[in-house]
Amino acid sequence: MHSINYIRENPIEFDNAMKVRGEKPLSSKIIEIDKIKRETQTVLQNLLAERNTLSKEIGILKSKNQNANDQINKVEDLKTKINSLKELENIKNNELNSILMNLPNIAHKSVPNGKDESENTLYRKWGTKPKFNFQPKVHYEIGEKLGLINFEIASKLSGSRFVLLKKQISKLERSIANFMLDKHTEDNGYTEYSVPFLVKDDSLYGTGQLPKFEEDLFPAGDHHWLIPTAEVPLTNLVRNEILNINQLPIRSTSYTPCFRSEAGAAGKDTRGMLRQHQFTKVELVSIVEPQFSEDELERMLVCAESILKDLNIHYRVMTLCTGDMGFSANKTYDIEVWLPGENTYREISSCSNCGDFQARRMNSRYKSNDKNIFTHTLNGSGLAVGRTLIAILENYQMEDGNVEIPKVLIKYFNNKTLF
RNA sequence: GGAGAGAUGGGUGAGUGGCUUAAACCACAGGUUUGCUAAACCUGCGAAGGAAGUAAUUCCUUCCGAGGGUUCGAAUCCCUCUCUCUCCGCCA
Repeated sequence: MHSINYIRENPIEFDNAMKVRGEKPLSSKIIEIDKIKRETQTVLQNLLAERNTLSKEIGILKSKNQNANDQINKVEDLKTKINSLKELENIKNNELNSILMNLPNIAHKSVPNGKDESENTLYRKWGTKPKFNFQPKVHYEIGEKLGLINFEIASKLSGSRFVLLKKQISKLERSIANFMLDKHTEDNGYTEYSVPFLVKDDSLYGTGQLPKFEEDLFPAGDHHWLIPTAEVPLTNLVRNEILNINQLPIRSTSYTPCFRSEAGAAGKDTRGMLRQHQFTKVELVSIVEPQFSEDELERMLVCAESILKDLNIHYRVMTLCTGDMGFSANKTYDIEVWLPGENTYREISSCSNCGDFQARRMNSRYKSNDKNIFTHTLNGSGLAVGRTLIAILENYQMEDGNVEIPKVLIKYFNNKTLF
C-alpha cells in the first residue's frame, strides 16, 4: 500500500513508477477522491464538534433540572446532516482503498527497466556447469527409473500437479529441509518457527496476496486459506504491532508446505515436479528498520546462496526487471540453479525487499524517538525444497542411474548414494 | 459441542449513561542529584486523521476486540460476530 501523502506530493513520479509496472496513471483520480474525502471530513468534524458542545450543555441543564428543549432540537437537526456526511466519507474511503490495495509496489531505482523475464539482468554467478561423460537425465527420469518418484499414483489421489515421493527420495526431502533449517538457525542468525498452514483474509491482505491474487490461492473452508508460502504467517507475526526498536531486526525462518493453484500457468511445466500445487519450502523473513533494508536484502541473498554453495551446485543470481517483479516487492533477486538434465537455469529462490509496502498494509510499526515508523519487510526462499531436490538429482546423478548424496547431507541421510 | 467468565493505550489494570478531557502502575524518553555493572527524584509519554500557521505550535474529530443499534449524549445499555480463559464432553 502506498502513502497517500507521497502520491499527493509526487503525482508525476508516482504515475511514472506505476507505468513501468504496467499500471495506468491514477494519481489525479486518487488525489481527487482524497480531496473530496478530506473536505467531507472537515465539514463533518465541525458538525460533530457542535453536537458535542450542545450535548454537554444539555447535560449541565438537566443536572440543574432546567429545560433543554432548544438544544435537543438543534442536535436533532444536526443528526441528519451528520449521517449523510458519514456515509459520503465512507464511500470515498472505500473507493480510495480499493484503488490503493490493487497497486503494486514502486520499484527501487537500482531495478532494471524491462518488460518480462527476458530483461532480467545477471547479478553474479557461482561455480561452473558440471561436466558429464554421459547424457544427463532430467529429474523425473532419474526418480521414476529408481521407482522413487511417482506422478501417476499422485494424480490418482489428487489430480494433476501432485507428486508422490518414496523411501530414499522422501527421506532426502526431509534431509534437505533439516540441513537448511540448521544452516539458517545456527550460522545465519534466523529464528525457527513452526507456523499455521491455514490463515485468514487479513493476513493475506497484509502481505499482498489479497485482494488481487485470490485465484492463485486455495480456499480452506469459509474463513481460511492454505498458505502459498510461509512468508504469509512469518511476516504477519508483526501485523498491528508497535515494536520496540531494540526488537529489530527480526529474522525468522520456517519449513512449511506451500499451496498454489497455478491458475495462470496452465500447460506450463506440466512434466516433472517443478511446478506443483503443493511443495515444501524453507522461508526466510526479515523485519528491519528502513535504513537497513537494502543491506538486509543482500544479506538474505547471501544466506540463501550459502545453501547452494554448501551443496556445491552451480547457480546464477538475476536481478528481476520491473516487469517481472512480484506485486509487493521493490527489488527482487532470483537465484537460478543449474539443471544439467534440462540444460537450463531454473528459479530456486526469490529474495525480495518489500520496503514499507507490506508494513503499511499490516500496520506494522516500531517506536523510535517517540515516533512510530513503518517497518521494512523482506522475504526470500532459503530454499524451495522440492526444487533443491530436483537440483541434487540432476547434478549428482551417476551414469548407472544412481544418485550420490552431497557431503553436507550425509549426516542427515546416513547414506552415500540413493541406493 | 455444552456451561460460565472475559477482551480498555507498548504491558499490567481502574472505570455501570454527562466532573473521564480514559485513573494508577510498569516499560520507554529527557532532566536533576548522588557517584559508577546502579539508585532516588522531577518531567514527558496511547493511536489514526482533519483544519490553521513559514514554523515551533494551536484547535478539532475518531478510536476502549469487530460490526450494527438505542440515546440530545455510550468504554459504560441492547443485538450480532470474532478471539481468549475456566470447567465438562469428544479427540491426535
